[in-house]
Amino acid sequence: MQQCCNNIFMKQFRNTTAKTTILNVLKNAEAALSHAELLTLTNGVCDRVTIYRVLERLVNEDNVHKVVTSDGIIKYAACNHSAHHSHDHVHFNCEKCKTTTCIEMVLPVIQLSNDYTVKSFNFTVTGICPKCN
Amino acid sequence: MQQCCNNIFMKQFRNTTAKTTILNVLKNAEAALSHAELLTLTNGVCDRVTIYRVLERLVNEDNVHKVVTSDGIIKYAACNHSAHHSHDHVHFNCEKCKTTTCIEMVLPVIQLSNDYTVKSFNFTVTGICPKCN
DNA sequence: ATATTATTGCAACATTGTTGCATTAACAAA
DNA sequence: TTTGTTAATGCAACAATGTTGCAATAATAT
Ligand SMILES: [Zn+2]
Ligand SMILES: [Zn+2]
Ligand SMILES: [Zn+2]
Ligand SMILES: [Zn+2]
Repeated sequence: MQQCCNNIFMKQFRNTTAKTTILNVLKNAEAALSHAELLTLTNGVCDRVTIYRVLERLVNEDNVHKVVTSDGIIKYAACNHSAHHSHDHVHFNCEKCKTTTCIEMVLPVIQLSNDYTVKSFNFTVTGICPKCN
Repeated sequence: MQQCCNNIFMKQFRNTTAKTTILNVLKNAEAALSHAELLTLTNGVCDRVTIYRVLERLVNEDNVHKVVTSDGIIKYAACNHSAHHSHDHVHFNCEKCKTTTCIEMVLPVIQLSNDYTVKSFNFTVTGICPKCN
């Protein structure tokens, strides 16, 4: 049992076809994808419920991060684990093409009074993206 | 028919008990409220569907604004139409008491490249609020 | 090859949001 | 006050989204 354990409950993760397919779809995607979009893009590789559960695991394993758009739609994007990676980055939501994309280079500046403890944030900017402009 | 018209389609709004009740509940609330919370707090004054429709009208009439939490839960807050009011302000989401509150005095600074057209944003910070700290 | 157990599929359910339509009630005008 | 117009409501029916329990399956360590 001498192996790397990447979760605090000591539960061993497994690489299943559902998981690798979903992660590959997310990695190849231009934008963040919703559960509904993943359901069609994975082309029946697994059940609807499995997608929910795989996404939860991928988020816990830090391979995918969750984005909530200004409309309240939940989307998922593969993490870019190059330099300066953080889940807390800005996301842009295009009104025209309806895509949600990561903007990792822009760091929002916010100054709250120090009786607030800030742990994370969700910052989604809505407008027209460069492609649609 | 000489009266004020506050919507672009020239449709006359009416002050119904459902609408005034919901707006009052929101005005008296400490935090933003979800549809489910409003359903219980209005105490059966109207149907579940009516709440959806009234909220839509209140948002269009600029009396209420919509907030999407980091969990994707949609909440509504009465607008504070005092000085410097803007719907685009930061919202704080407390992990402990689960409340979502407006933070109108803090203006987030963000610098996107100018091929983006920014129209609005949804900025929700998650952590522990002053009361729970 | 085998044992362990994480993962899956399926069914059933819960929650959230939408639509059509007949009825009701708010409000302007008489 | 009464009346006519139509915005607003209630209800039923539906669609979409998310959750849970459990038996069957399959990934991995040994
Ligand atoms: Zn676009
Ligand atoms: Zn991102
Ligand atoms: Zn709190
Ligand atoms: Zn607010």
